Amino acid sequence: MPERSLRPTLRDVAQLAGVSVATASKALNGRDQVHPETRARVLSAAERISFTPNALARGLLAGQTGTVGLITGDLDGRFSLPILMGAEDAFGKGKMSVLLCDARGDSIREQYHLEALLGRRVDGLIVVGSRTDPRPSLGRDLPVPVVYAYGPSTDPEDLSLVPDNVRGGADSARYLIDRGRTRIAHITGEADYLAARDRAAGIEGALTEAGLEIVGGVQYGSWTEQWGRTATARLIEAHPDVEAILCGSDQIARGVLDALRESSWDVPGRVAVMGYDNWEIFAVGARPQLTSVDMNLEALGALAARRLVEAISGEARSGIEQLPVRIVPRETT
Amino acid sequence: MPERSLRPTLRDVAQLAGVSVATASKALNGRDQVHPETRARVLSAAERISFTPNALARGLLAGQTGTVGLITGDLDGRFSLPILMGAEDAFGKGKMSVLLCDARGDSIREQYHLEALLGRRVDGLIVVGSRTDPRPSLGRDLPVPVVYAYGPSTDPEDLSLVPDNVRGGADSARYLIDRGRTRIAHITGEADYLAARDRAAGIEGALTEAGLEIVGGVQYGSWTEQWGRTATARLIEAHPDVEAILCGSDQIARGVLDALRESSWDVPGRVAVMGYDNWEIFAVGARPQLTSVDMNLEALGALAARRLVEAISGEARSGIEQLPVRIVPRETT
DNA sequence: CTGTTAGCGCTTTCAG
DNA sequence: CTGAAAGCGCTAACAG
Repeated sequence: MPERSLRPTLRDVAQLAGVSVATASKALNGRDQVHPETRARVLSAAERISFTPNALARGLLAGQTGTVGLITGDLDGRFSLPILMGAEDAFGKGKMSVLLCDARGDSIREQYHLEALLGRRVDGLIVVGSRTDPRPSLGRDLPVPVVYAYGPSTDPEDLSLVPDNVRGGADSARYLIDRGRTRIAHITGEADYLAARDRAAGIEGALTEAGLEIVGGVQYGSWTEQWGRTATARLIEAHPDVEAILCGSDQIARGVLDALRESSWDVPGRVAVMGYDNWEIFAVGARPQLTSVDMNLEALGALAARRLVEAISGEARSGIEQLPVRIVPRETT
Repeated sequence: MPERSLRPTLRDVAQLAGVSVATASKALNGRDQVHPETRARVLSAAERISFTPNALARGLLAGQTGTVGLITGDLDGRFSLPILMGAEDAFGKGKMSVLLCDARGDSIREQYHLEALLGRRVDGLIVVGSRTDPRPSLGRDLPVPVVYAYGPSTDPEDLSLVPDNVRGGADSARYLIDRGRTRIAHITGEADYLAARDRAAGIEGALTEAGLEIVGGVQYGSWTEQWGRTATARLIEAHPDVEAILCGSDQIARGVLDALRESSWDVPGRVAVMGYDNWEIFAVGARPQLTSVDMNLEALGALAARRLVEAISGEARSGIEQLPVRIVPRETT
């Protein structure tokens, strides 16, 4: 009994069941044209030696590996993770496995990982960006389909999925207007982030539509609590009549709330506050709990997975899909 | 010219270079015994058709796939991610790829993913827990080595890597004592978390050693800002002479700071505060910035990767390795 | 219904 | 130095 390898192979199963490898294969894969009794024998043999089919061998033959590569720019970013989870989840159900790579925002490393993934014959790729600013395409001549999530590709031939931040901004503004606030300010992060500009544009649009304008203008700064505090102190000094503050992120909003409490401004009585990102721990830990805009990133990740599976089976799409965001009301509005 | 498949194979390269597959293989893999000129020809041919060797075929032959599985309990947890990053990074350099699965803390799903990974013939597994409480082993009879990270296995035959929370607690207490604080309180999370109990034990030990005791006793509660606020209000009411508050997490610490500011207690003048986890965004966003204990989770992940590679190459280890944590001083102490 | 045969793409003896 | 041959573990025609 020459134990060629430690792991049992189909041949071992076949031998044990007293059939040929081919029959064993058919039996295990539920092909009809196998005598029930034979199948039972094979199945029990497989069970007995705890046989696990070698997906590699299968993939070699089939030309499909049932794995996809996921290249992310910054794992530690708040955005990659939910997308990753959504994708992992969506794939998981369909028995696809995810090979994960973190390129650390470095295009050399990205290229390197790309090669590794291609070498492992992934059936497709998801590229997750860390910001919504367009990023260079991985290229058109890849042997497998690619879906860009969160950070779109600059190439319109690629398929990209991004949250609709313009509408997110507009919705949040309208949400406040509907609740009777008219003097609305906007404190946000670095202006060189498309996300910041998009949200600001959305807000501006909605306000204009209602015949209003942003109190004090869009205040770009940084995505930090500190900036939220600083900007707020300045804002309430210059515009004591402000009724609502839309923030570019939950972090900023925390700073805003902090500064407001410091100055004993009642939230939401005197001024309403909204965050963005709906980062639970931040939003729920806030006092009062923070109303925020959720970009539905898990859904985005799940959709990316679905789109990729579609693409793998031949349904090509391209362009940028803007995905809806949603407002999560809490106590600050 | 029958294009069997879309992806170029070694045969295509060989054909183009006018050599046999065997020679092409040798040339590409840097085997000696290939004429330099031949090798050059092969290399350029490979380049020309952008040939990527099929890792599956190679793995099938070699019995090693160069992939490892990483099963996590809760991806969204604060702890899995740095570990994942550390591991990914450590593997990345060694050309191993990581297959990621999130079992969502569900053992059925874990089993399912385990089979999928085994089927893909991963060379090893890392299991990342979401808490430091021991968890059931994946089993002893797995065909590949396993390393448990953060959440140790209950089986001492397994190798587990965990942060040394007892020492973390002790170090933080000593850190304060060294700075002249003697009346030290401890507000932490749920008592059913081993992490909470370990840290408390460490603190208690260090204080006892110094002839001190925890002001008001260990205050277990929940891992939330809210609890930090509540507990603090209570604490400073009952023990107005308290000089330092050790917190079970940065989140709790944020609540503590909040409550302290509310009562106009100066930090660190009147009372020092320390967090745990060193969750940057929380710690740095705090006012004043929060001194915290960092569990070095990335290093833990990287070590897990190294240990796994060792185990794959035959160096077996077992038991629980306690990894050092470190204090990150900021403004609250 | 079952077994034989022929590979998937690659590496590795082992003769030339 | 080079190439022919023999598989790694599995599936998919075909014949029996």
